[in-house]
Amino acid sequence: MDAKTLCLGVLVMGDASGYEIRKMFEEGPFAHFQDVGYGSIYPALAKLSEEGLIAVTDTSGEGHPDKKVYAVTPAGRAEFRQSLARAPMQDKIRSDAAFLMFFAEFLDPDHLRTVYDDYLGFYRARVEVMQELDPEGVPEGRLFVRGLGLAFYQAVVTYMTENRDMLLNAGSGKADAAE
Amino acid sequence: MDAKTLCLGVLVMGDASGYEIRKMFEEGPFAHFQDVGYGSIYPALAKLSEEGLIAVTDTSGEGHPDKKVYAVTPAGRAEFRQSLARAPMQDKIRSDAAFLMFFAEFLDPDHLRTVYDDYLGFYRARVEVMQELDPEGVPEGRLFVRGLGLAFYQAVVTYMTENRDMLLNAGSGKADAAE
DNA sequence: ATGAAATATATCGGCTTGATATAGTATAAG
DNA sequence: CTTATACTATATCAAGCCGATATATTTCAT
Repeated sequence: MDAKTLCLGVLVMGDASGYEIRKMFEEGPFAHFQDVGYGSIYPALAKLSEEGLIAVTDTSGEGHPDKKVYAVTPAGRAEFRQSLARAPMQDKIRSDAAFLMFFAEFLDPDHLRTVYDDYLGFYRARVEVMQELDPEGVPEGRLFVRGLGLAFYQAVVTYMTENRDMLLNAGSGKADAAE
Repeated sequence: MDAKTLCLGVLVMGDASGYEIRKMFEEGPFAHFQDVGYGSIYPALAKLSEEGLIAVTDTSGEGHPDKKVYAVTPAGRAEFRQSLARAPMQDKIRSDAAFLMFFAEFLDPDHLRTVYDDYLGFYRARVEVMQELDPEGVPEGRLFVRGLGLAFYQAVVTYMTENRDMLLNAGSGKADAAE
């Protein structure tokens, strides 16, 4: 999914600035399955403006820092719909922690335990945060995706907890012997 | 994790060519949690060679297309170990399918059902493939990571199956009414 | 013998990533 | 009241990655 479509996705839910769009991916509803930074957002908003898919309202000098609020146009709405239809859909998972644990024999046991603890702690925290969310008035598609994310996090926590010893016993430094 | 470290990771398990490294991420043991393409692999191998971290053996004219087999040097092994220690570890999940399903109201019901079926089918297939793997002689770190991947895939399949109606009922096209 | 599929290396434009620069505003502490 | 800290906000840039493409040989089934 390219930055333009991600921005449109936020804007069809309501007007927003570049900064506000970023927050949606940093801590908001998209944080669990998409990401996009300022380096992509601002150029994307510029292009979308050029193409007439969004409209800008510059709200400078109104008691806050210069702020540009973007609103999606009817053409933008149509384009968003078409982008969704065009989209491929293979998930991309990039887990450096999994790569590390794969090479458990290469790590010293202390480091391995730290990696394990941090990783598990991170996912435990995610589960807790997501469980507190109030589903009041949230459309079903969004509820479904939230539940999917939660199911994923819970599966990781459960597996990590049940198989702690399998991983930590692997870090006995046998890899040094090679060659 | 940068391309250089990923290449080193493959090479510490055994000598390989660029093409063979790619296959490890396309269908091999890393396919479930990392990815790297030719556009990153060949430049990475060139740099690693320059730095003396890997050694090349050109095996042209031996009954197969030109082939360069790379082997990690002791310096490369040390560098790999240090890269692992340096690595951050926040997982990055990029799911276009989840983004689509989040906007279920914007999709027409047929398309939504297709997305659902494809997505579920894909993960079901993954589960089946992974369950067939033989754990004979595989180090514990790798077993652990394989189990983690399997747990994740199974959680997705279970959740998707149990909550099918929640998603598909959402595609009633109410989004058209807006504005 | 023909064509399709697999093996193999390499490059390139476009895009993303992560860091950095800049600057105004809010707020709590001293 | 002034200082420091955090937050809001836009923007850019180098480095690196991604996906597509070009090229060529070998293997294998038809």
